Amino acid sequence: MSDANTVVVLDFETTGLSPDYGDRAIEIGAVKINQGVVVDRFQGLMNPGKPITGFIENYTGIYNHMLKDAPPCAEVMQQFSEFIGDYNLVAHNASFDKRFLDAELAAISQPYSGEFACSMLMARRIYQDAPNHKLSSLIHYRGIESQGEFHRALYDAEMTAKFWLVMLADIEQQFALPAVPFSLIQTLMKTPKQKIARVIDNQRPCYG
DNA sequence: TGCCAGGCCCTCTTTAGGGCCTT
Repeated sequence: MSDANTVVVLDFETTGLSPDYGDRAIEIGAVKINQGVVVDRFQGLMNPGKPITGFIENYTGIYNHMLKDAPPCAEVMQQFSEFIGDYNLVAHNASFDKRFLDAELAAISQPYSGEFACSMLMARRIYQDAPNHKLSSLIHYRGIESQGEFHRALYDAEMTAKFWLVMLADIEQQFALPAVPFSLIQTLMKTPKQKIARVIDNQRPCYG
């Protein structure tokens, strides 16, 4: 069921960068957040039907022997489709994860209706002084505790979720907002950096 | 087998090019 107060933060590990060139998902990790609290988690390795490269093994810590007996992408993605339902979605560099979500769900003819928000596009606007906008760098920049073991799907989804909540809290504090609705996030993602403050001011509810 | 992308955003821009970010 759709719920404006719930988002699913997700992260894919994949065989490469482009589903249009045959790359497939090998792991999906996600956390469901309701009103700032993690209420559910999803993690699944999946067999992409072909060996992964040594680069991907080293990058993710996921090895071919781990995928050999994993269920196929269709089975895991069917379960994940039920997990995300119609909830809105968040990912770091969401254009990447959206391409794989679209491709894997299209392969099993499963639509979804949630809207994507991108923590990277938001961070580029809110944290303009950060050294860069990689997920690991932003976690360090905002002083969020981590084990430094990035590049597994559920871990990255957990860290993205923590960062997302910190960023929303920072926006609320910086701009004196009682809350940051998803609709405002979508507007801000398309707003030039220089106009962020003005747009938020215009969205602030009137009191009295 | 081995090959590979795409959207955002800045600037030495807009009739373009290149860095960032994701695996």
